Amino acid sequence: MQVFVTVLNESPRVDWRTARRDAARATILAAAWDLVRTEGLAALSLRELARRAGITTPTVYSYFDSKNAIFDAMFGEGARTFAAIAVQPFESDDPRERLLACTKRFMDFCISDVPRYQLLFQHSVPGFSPSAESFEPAIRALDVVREQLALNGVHDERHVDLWTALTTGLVDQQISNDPGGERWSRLVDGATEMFLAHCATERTAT
Amino acid sequence: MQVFVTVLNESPRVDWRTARRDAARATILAAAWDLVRTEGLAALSLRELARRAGITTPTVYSYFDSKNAIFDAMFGEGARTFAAIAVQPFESDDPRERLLACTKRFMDFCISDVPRYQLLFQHSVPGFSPSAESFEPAIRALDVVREQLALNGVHDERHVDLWTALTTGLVDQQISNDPGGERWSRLVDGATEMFLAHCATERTAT
DNA sequence: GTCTATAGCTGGATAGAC
DNA sequence: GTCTATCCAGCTATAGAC
Repeated sequence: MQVFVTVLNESPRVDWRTARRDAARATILAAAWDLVRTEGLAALSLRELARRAGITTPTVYSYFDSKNAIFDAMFGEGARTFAAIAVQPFESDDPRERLLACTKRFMDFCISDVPRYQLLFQHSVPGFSPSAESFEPAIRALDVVREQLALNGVHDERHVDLWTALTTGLVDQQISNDPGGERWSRLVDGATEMFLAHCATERTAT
Repeated sequence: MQVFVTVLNESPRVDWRTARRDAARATILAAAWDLVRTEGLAALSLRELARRAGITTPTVYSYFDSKNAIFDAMFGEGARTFAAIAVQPFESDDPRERLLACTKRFMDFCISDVPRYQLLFQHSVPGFSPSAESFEPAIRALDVVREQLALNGVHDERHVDLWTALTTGLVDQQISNDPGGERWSRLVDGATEMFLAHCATERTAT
């Protein structure tokens, strides 16, 4: 019994603390997301962040070492969300349908949260680079795209690059020139058809 | 004779002044471009700008009303340069070759000066929107692209949108992920082929 | 851990002498 | 027109009481 008591007295207490710490960090991060979504990525200041989180600036520093540490944590959150969305199972077994579904997920992910997109995929914050830990989930998610491309017979690195340019181009135009609409996002079906047909002809040509 | 004297005494004096003013403005703008090219668009501060131009901050204000007025003048310069490049005559008479040349000009223009690209085509400066006068040349230049697309049988607005997404996507990936290289810019030939083939099939289909 | 208070800096913009 | 000097606002980050 004594063994259990020690375990219950020490190990859980550490868990409580870390849990409370993580909860506080999560609260701050939620306020940060709320702030950048309404005011833009560049408008994230520690004063305003603290104000919205109901604390003061020095308190923020007891949970994050610096402003860039906050950006890094946000980057990590976004990347994990992206990875979670990417690895969800697909409804169809058709490779083409799966690539399309995968791409639509990516575009929805980007368009539905522009500051998150800017943080993750545009190098939009001066002086900030994500840590390797925060970056890792994003790589996993992009591997899903490569996998779907491969299942459609797309292996050439140049074609993969062309694909990333095409999809990010659609996202960028949508966000920049028709925010809230679907002028470019609706073109994804035609774009995918165009792309796969192109890859097919280049395969038969060689 | 008296008539000539008055003309020579007044009209040229006004020209001198405006010429000197324009020259001073041009000097400041040159320093501004130099600054943003080395330090980035966000790093343009009036202090550093004045230091590089060899003047002081208040002097800048005697030539520009505000910092955004400087951005607007830079935008106008960039847009006029873009228009001048776009309207240059093409070597070939083949519509496809001309579209390709037109696109390569656009991509070179963007890639060769990233801050200028960010100022003109990404809405990258918080709180700044170009004036109508500064914006007008950019519209003319983009009309050249539409014209070349039309000569290749591309009239559908959706296809034009797809084209802008494709080309800006290539530019963006090139700038963001392979600065100084040509990993994406070299894909422009294949991308054009892909795009025109797609438009052709959709025309025959209807 | 949380606060008050503030350091230390940089930014845009202006007043007023010359 | 150009300068010196300065205002005022914003920022990140920290010192030190509690």
